[in-house]
Amino acid sequence: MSGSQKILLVDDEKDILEFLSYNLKKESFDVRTAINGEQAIEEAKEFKPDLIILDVMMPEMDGITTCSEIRKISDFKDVLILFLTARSEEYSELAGFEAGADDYVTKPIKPKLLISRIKALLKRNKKKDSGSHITISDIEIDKEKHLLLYKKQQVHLARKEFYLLYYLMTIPGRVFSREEIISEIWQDAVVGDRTIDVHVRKIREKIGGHHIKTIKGVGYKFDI
Amino acid sequence: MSGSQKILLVDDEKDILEFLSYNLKKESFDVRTAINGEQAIEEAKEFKPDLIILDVMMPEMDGITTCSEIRKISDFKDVLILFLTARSEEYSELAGFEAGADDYVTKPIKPKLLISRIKALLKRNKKKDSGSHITISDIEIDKEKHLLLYKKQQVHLARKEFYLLYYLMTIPGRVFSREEIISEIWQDAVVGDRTIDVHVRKIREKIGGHHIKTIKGVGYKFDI
DNA sequence: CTCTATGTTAAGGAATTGTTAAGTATCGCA
DNA sequence: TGCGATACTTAACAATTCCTTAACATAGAG
Repeated sequence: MSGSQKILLVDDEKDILEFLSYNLKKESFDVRTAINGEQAIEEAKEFKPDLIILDVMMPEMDGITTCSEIRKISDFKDVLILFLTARSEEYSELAGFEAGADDYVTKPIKPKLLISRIKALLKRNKKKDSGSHITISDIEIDKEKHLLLYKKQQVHLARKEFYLLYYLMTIPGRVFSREEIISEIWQDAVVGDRTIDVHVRKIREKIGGHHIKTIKGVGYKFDI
Repeated sequence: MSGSQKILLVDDEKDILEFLSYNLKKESFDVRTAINGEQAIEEAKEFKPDLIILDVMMPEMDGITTCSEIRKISDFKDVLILFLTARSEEYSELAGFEAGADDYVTKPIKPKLLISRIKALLKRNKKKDSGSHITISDIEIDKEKHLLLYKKQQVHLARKEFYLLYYLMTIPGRVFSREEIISEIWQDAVVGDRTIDVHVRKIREKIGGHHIKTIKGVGYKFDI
């Protein structure tokens, strides 16, 4: 068995802390909690978690500030950070990622979804070893820098396009179903049937048509 | 494909039952309804639904209690349960998940959203198989990558062909009856007698005739 | 030999995806 | 805060691929 992964849970609402804590422990994670940003930083220093789950909306120090503070500590340059956000919050998703978040999940929280995200994050992180940088044949993509090089040339992708391509590239060759893609890129939003196609088309336009393959009736995959 | 997944709809308001029933049937789900918790449990025992949609707010036995009761029945340990909640009832979210809900949707209900949630739930639940890579003599098949190699050459199979071959390869040498094949690949859909043969023919065309053997009067099997 | 299960073929309809353009939403900047 | 620009989504339609059927052929058991 893999030594249980450590998760630090930060939220100002005790109910949520308890609820999530319960669910995460059930999945045999090693969980600790904090009820504000300062406590979170203290706890992190001692606990050295693999993943920190931060509520964006917190009194005093909000999640984004806390995230930035944590990233300043050299020990935590590479710790995974996941945000919890209310959908209504006029919070810019981008601000979160700029502060160094690795993922986010919207409230109200569905435990199963959260856990699957967490597992995906931890797994991805282990594999990549501190690099959000993937290079495959003539494509080079860097999530942190939000940068894509195609044949050594910098190419601009819009945000959704970028995340979509990045997601497919996390496991090259594997087919991702439309549903998987939607739940990764759009979370719970309901989007029309042709939306993915349009984004795929735009990506293909920019990096050549052969990299993203359509498996009719199944999904899309990234291929060399 | 999604032929007739069974859904049991439970709400004390007849209007809502009718409205949802109509929308779900339009998506070709097999729908039954109940107007209270007790009836729901009775109906569930007989109907054996794949998914139960429960209104949280109901007179007498509320949704959460009903959910707990259902979970106590061993047949329904794994049935999917989705809650309908009014937005004001914030408490129900946590209590609901603790009672064993798999998801919930807030009222007022948008049919499109509800249906996409339902489909996601049903699909996620079906996905359990993991060992997706099989190699036998000159055939290599990878379900995740939706990839078939025949003599090291990539060969394209359409979806049904692929699933059919994959299914036969899960237990090489074992004979699968036509009924088994149909219920695996076509679920509840009704297809003509020659449909399987046509797919088998196409597979044989692509990977050589000797791999899939016909056992007359019994079925097909994959052989080395 | 006969009868039944299976093989073969091609065609049309079904289902899925691609493409385009236009309408909204959102963002960055002044 | 407002404006121009960019990004995102949708809808309508086209293109493509897939699936099924029907009609007929063939093989093999008895």
